[in-house]
Amino acid sequence: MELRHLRYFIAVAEELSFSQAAKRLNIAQPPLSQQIQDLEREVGLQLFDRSRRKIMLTQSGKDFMADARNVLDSVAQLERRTKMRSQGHLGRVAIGVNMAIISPHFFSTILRRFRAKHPEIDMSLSDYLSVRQIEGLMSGEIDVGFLRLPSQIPKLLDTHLIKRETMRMAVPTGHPLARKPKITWAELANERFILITPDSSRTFYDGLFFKCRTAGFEPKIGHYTNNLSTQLWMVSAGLGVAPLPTTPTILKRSGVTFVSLPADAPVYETVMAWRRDDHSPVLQRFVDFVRRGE
Amino acid sequence: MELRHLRYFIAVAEELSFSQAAKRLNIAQPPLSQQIQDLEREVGLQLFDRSRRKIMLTQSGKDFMADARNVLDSVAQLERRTKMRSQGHLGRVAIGVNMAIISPHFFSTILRRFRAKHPEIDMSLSDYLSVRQIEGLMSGEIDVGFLRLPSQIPKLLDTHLIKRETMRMAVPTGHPLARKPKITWAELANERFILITPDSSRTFYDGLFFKCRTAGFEPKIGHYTNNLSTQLWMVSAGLGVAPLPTTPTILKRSGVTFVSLPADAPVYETVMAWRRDDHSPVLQRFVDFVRRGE
DNA sequence: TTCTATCTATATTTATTGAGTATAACAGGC
DNA sequence: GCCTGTTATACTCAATAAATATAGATAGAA
Repeated sequence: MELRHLRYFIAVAEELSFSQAAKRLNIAQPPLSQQIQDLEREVGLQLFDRSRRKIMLTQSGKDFMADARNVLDSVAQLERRTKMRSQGHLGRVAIGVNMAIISPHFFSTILRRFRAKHPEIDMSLSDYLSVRQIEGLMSGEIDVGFLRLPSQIPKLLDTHLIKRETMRMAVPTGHPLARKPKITWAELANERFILITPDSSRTFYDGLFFKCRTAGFEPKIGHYTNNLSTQLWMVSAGLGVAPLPTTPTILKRSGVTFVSLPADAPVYETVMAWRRDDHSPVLQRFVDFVRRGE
Repeated sequence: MELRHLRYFIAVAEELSFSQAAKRLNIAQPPLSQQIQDLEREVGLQLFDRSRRKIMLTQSGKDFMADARNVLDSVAQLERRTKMRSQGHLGRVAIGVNMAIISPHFFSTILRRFRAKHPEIDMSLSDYLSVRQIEGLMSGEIDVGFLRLPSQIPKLLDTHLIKRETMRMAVPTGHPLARKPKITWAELANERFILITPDSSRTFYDGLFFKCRTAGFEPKIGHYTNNLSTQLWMVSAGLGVAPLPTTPTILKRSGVTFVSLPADAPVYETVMAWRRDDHSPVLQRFVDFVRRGE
């Protein structure tokens, strides 16, 4: 049994005429009679009473029609929902976000506005580190991620720039370097670095270390910590200097001064990333939405 | 879109392999790939992620699968119910019955037992006069009727004999005829007949009138009434004689005596009747059930 | 009744398309 | 690198849905 049989049957049952139904279906009458006969043979029921001029549904036919309508209704629903999905109006998008990097205000605004525009799209949210997000994107665990770009990004990912930052150095306010508006790499040779634990943002420091070595010295690690607040506290206590991206500058701390690095300081890009080969219409909607800055 | 597309899709989605699914479907792999591609093109969604060795469902694919399953479930239900209908285990039978003729005990026993054996079959019941039932059978209003056979029955009907009765005459107990065990037609020449209103059972008297005229007299109508009880009461009151089929004899009445008519008295057959060309499996079940006297 | 108009069924042909065969392209394991 | 297992592509074949022509049947009109 195929949907064709049911569609044809319903047409005949509604028109109560093979020839009229054939017109409605844009086919000739003989194949329609054939298909209905095939259907009757297959289900083992006489669906129409053709004994008189005007054909009629048998009781079996009436009963069958109710069930057949039920099938066609579920097909109609499938088609409706499928169409919405293909246009990205219905579906689900799994979003990864590194909350340490993305401004909560910026992000919650996106979510709120997108939800308002596409109430039929479910959004799931996961707070992941940037590298973890890239794994998640590749494995399909998330559809789109907000993350800081590591040195090398898989070619399979497409990105949209959210924010571009250069590295600055947080130094204790009383420190000699704090007085200079701009410092050179060589001036950092004797400083101890206070860093965020390497497993969480290893790539962030790669560029810095490279510059230090190019300037002729091996960077000295003072301490590791696992969050920004502690890091700045340690700087203010004079335990060392901390390399930071531009943005956290807003977190003014007494006892901490931010100084600029040379022009060739590493640049860090916060991006929205997604799999280039993921053509999910819902994802496209979401990506376009963020890109256009709605 | 046809059911084939959905069946193929579900197979691939469950096996997560085109080649395995093709085996399960007993077709070759290339046409399966083709059909899935056709489906993806038609719905405008990429349903599978074929980028790696092991194919995966996309999110759209997972969502689509839920709706597709829904369709196939409703098809399965259609097929299940259709099969039951074709075997006469599910459906509906509209029964007509002339309660003035059929013994309530006999009839209710049939209904009760049939319901017990086929709980999925709905029975609708209508109390109709015999001629009305024949109209109902021809128009499809009822599927089967329990009725008294009129002189001529449409050739389109098939029947099963329930009861065979000859005509008797109810006479007042004090009447001269009441003393005879058997009377002749001529002896009725001066009697007045008390009859049931003609529109309800005209045919019942046709045979009697014919015999009277053959015996050389025109039957005299005394009164009309519309039910058996009144008819018998009028006989006991001496207002006339009443022709009745054998069965109501059980209704013993004081003042009424039943006397036999000549051997050529009209015979009346109470039958179950149905349209010969009605092949409804449910009707067949019902007819067979009654025929076998279950 | 017989004729006619209209409808469905049957017979046969045509066209579509689903399925099969052969093979290429590709990914992953060795 | 090669080998294996998998999917996609190209092409052919076969099944079948649809079209055409026509016969059969039925109800209404003459």
